[in-house]
Amino acid sequence: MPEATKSMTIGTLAKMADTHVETIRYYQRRGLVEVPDKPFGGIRRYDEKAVARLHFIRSAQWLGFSLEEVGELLKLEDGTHCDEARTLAEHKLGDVRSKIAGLQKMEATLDDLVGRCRCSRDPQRCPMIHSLYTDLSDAPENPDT
Amino acid sequence: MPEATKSMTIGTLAKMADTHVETIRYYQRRGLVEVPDKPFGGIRRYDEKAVARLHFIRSAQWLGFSLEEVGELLKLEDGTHCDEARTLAEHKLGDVRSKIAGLQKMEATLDDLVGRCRCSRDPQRCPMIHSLYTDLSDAPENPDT
DNA sequence: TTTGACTCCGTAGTCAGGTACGGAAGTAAG
DNA sequence: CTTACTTCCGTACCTGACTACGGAGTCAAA
Repeated sequence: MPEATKSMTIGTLAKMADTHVETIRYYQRRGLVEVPDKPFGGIRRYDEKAVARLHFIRSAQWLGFSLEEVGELLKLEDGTHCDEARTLAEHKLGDVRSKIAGLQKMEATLDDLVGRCRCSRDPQRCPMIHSLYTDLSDAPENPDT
Repeated sequence: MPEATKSMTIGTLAKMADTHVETIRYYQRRGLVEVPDKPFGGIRRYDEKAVARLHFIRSAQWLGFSLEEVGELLKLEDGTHCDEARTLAEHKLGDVRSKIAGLQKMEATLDDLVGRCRCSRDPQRCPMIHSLYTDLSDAPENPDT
C-alpha cells in the first residue's frame, strides 16, 4: 500500500474519487462519509480510505442501492454489530439475487431481440419486440417492497 | 388471448396494473402510455395492452432503467426503426451485462460475508467486511455515463 | 503581504419520479 | 332525480440525490 496520497483536501479527494466537493459534503451530512477533525482553525484532510469509501458508495449506487441502503451496507464495516450485520447482509443478498434474476431475464430478452433483429432491409419483419412486454411483464411478482 | 377485460376505466386499469391513477396520468404526460380518445364528453377506456405496457414500465424501472430509458425501449415496439432499435437494444444489453457483473461481485462478497460472519460471540472477528470496499471499488470503470 | 484559489458551512434551487388536491363533469344504483 | 363514486385536468407538493451560491476564513505563491 502506497502511503503517497495522505492528507488530501476535500477538493483533491473529490478529484481522486471522480466526484464533486458538494457531493462529498452531502454524503457527510448524511453520515456516509466521515468528517475528519480539523486542526484548530484549519482545513480538514482526507486519506485513501475516504477515496475507497466514495468509490464504494458510487458502485453500490450504480448497482441500484439507495443512499440509505448504502448507509446500512457501510454499517457492516465496523464489525461491532455482528449479528445485525449478518442479518443485514442476508437481506441484501436476497435483494441482490433478485436483482440479478430480473436483469438476467432482461438480458435474455434483449439478447433475443438483438438476435432476431437481423432485418436491416425489411422493417415490417421486426415485430418480435412485442416480447418485451410479455417476457417481462410476468417477471418480478413483487418488485422491491 | 381472452378479450375479457376490454374497456377498463383508468381506475380499473390502475388496479389491474397494481399502480395508481395519478401515476398512469404522469406516464401519459411523459408519453409513455397512450391517452385513448374519449367518446364525446365521456370517459376514456383502456384495454389489456395498457396493462401490459404498465407492467413493462414497472419491470424495466425495477431493473434500473429511468423513465427516459423506458421511453427508448418502448420505441422499439413499433418495428419501424429496426436499425435504431437493434443499436438501442445492444446498448441496453451492455448496460445490463455490466450491472449483472457488478451485482454478482456484490453477491459473492455478501455471500462470503454471511459465511464468515459466524462470530456471534466475538465481534472483533468480523473484519472481512472490508472486502466490500476493495472488491467493489475496482468494479465498474465508468458507471452509467 | 497581498492576491487568488480553495475551504467551510448554511441555505436554497434543481431534477426525476411520483403523490395529493380540488373543482367540474360523467355515470351507475336506488 | 338524487346521491355517491369516478373521471378529467391542472396545479401544487413531496422525497431522494444532488448542485449552486454566498460570505467568511485559510493557505500558499509571488
